[in-house]
Amino acid sequence: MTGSRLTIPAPADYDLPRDVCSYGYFLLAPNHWDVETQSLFRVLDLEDGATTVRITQPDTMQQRPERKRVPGTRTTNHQKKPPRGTHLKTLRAAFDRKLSRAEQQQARAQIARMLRLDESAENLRDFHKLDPRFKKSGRGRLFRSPSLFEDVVKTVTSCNVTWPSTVHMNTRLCEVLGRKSPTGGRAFPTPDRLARTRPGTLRARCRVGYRDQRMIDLARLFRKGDIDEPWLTDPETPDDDVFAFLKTLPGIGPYAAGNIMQLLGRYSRLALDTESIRHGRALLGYTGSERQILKQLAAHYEPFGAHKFRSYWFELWDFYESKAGPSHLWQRESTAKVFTAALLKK
DNA sequence: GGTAGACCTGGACGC
DNA sequence: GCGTCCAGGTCTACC
Repeated sequence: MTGSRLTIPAPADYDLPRDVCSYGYFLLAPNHWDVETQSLFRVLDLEDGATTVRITQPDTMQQRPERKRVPGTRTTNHQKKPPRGTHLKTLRAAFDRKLSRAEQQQARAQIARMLRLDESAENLRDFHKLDPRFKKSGRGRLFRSPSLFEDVVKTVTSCNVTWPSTVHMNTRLCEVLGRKSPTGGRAFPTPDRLARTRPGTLRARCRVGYRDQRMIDLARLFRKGDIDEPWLTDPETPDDDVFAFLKTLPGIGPYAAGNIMQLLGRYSRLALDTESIRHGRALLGYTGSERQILKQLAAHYEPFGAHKFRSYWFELWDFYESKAGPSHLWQRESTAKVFTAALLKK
C-alpha cells in the first residue's frame, strides 16, 4: 500500500493474533484476517471516504502460524515479559491512500475501539484474578467493530439465524451499501446510508429477511442522535439501566442486549442463546429442560461477577478451538461451515 | 408474567 | 432439481 502509515502504541501485553481472533466478528465483513501474514485488513469509513487499512504487529508477524518453538532457539519478542504499565508494543497501520490530519485521528480512534486498546491492564488483571483459567493465555480482550452502530447491526444479523447466514448478510450489506476504498474494498454502511435504504432493497439484495425495517429504524435512531453513546459507556451509568435501554431498541431482545453490553465493555451480563444451551449440555453436563439449563448456567457464571461474560465466552471459545484449531488460523469460508448447530451437536 | 405462533433465510435431507 | 423440514431470537397477541 502506498498511502499513509501510522504507528499505533499498544499495551505491553497486546497480541494481535490472539486479541483480534477472540470474537466471531473478526470473521465478518468488512473484516478480513489474513492467516498467512497474521494481519487484519478492513475498510474504514472516514471523513473523505473509505480506505482499506492493513494492521500488523511486527513482533508477531510470521511467527504465529507455526506455534512451535524449536528447541535451543531464543525466546521471541512477544514471549518476553515487559514491565507493567508501559506501552512497549507497537502496531502498524498502512492505508491505501493519503489521510488528512483529521482522518488520521479518526482512524486511530476507530482502530483503538476495534482492538480494545483502551482495555486497562487493571481491568484485565481483575478478570484473571477472578478466573485464573485464562491468565496463562492472556485472553481477555474481545474484538469488536470501529463503531457502536456496526456492533449493534452485526448483533441483529446474528439473531435467529445460523452463522453462515450472519456471514452472508454482513458481506452483502458491505457490497451493496458500503463506500468503496481506492483498492476496491467496501466499508460497512454508515447509519445515514442504511437509514436511506428501502426495506425491499435490504431484503432482496442483502438477504436480511424480516430484519429489514428494524435495521432501518436502528439506523435512523443513530442518525438522529437518539443513541447516547457517552451515557452508555459512562462507568457511572448502572448496567441495569443500559440493559433496560438496549431492550427498547428495535430488534433487540435479551440476548442481543446482553451481547451489546459486552461490546460496550460491560461484562456483567450473559448473552444466552441456543448455543449456550448446547454448551451447558455438552461441556458442563447439565440436564433437564432449556429453562433449567439456563438457570444452571446463570448459577455457574455467577461467581465471575462483573466479568461473567468473558468467563462464559472464553470457555466457549476454547471449545471452538478444540474443534477447529487455533482461531488465528481460521479462514472465514471454512469456519462458516464448521459453526453450524448440526455440526456442533456432533 | 408466561406462552404460542409468526417472522425469513439457508442448509440438510428425501425423492 | 424440487419440495419439505428445521434452526435461530424477537415481537405481538392473548391468557
